[in-house]
Amino acid sequence: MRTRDENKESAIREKAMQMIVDEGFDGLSMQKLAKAAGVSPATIYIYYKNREDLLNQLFNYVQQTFHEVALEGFNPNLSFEEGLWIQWKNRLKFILKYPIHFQFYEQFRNSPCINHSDINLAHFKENMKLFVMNAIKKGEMKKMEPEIFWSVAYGTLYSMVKFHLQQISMMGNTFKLTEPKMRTAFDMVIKALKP
Amino acid sequence: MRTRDENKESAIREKAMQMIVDEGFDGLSMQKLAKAAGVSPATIYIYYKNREDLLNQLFNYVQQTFHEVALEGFNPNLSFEEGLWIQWKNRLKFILKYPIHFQFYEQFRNSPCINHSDINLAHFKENMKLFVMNAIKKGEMKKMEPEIFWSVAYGTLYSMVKFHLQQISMMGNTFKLTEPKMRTAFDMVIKALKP
DNA sequence: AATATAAATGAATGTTCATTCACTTACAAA
DNA sequence: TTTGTAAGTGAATGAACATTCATTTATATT
Repeated sequence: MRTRDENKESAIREKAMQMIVDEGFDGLSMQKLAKAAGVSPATIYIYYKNREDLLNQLFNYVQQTFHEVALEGFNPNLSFEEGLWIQWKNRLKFILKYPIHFQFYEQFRNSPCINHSDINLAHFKENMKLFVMNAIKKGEMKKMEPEIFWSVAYGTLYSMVKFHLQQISMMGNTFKLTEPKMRTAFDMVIKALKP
Repeated sequence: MRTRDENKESAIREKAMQMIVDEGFDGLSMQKLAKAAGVSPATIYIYYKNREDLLNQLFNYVQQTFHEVALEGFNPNLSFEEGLWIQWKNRLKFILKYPIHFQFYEQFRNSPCINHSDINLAHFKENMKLFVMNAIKKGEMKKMEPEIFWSVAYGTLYSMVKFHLQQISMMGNTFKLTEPKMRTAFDMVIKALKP
């Protein structure tokens, strides 16, 4: 039997995300995608059941790799400050390396009618739960609801990333997110979360 | 001459936002919108040049009202803590009153090919600039880049709002954003921003 | 070398899309 | 009451859409 062409699979995946980031969800048509990926429209349907399945699989793919990268070098017994900082750095690394993937991911998260599958995140969530519980027990962090923790700990980071990627400026000159700037914001976040 | 039917105009506006929030940008078709608004497709083109113009006008409309509400009872000479708290409360009030508008706005902001018109925000930005400058001068806030300030001050709030609206739960039980919870997070943010 | 099989194709299908246009309707001004 | 004009219409148009299918192609196994 004929073998699958891995290049075709990744071409479809990458071009699809590129198109969505460039033109939005309504900018992605199967025929334009096929042309961009150098493939017949029918070939896409070998890899994906239909358009919706394509989008969901892309989302799951990015979600999985993003959270894997976020946990590199991390374990829940690290000190609160060190553990959180590793995650900030890991996330930034991924975002700068795969800005298209991340922007697709964010656009997807802010859209409706979405299969918000959390299966892939079980391991990640388990780690975070332990990490936060430890931090509270050790007195490194105030006790609070997980959504509030998440919003303080990561809302700030994501907002800065959005400024960086979307080149939206607050006062005129564009904002470039560097590690020192990350550190400035991170120190504020740590201060906020301390008991 | 015949007079404009204000009801038609607002029906088109509200149904359009509803459809986008429910089904995403690709879920909005002019014919479906016309039917939902109880109007002929051609009527939409009296109010809006085309589909793109419709989306842009909706965005500008929401952006304008949102920022107007944000500034209610606010002036840049208020103390840093009081001024920021008023804005947090105003924003929450708007979001809870017009969740569809806000979700449309957020979906739009995270999508590309967008006319990010900032004209309406001149007054808002001027106010915020003064407010932040005063706060730094008075020693109520650390000196920092505006994007970092923005991310710490509002990134947290927006993240909590997203948990509330999208009913995405961190640990299983859904998160309901109330004023006491807002206050908890707000106090942390103020602590983070203090010199 | 022959064969079986899944990959890959391009053209075709029926549907839905944004937009237009010839026409009718309501109303303010005369 | 007549009239000018902008609001509002439903049907029509051609383009673009997602998906399918009969067919061809490449390769691993025999």
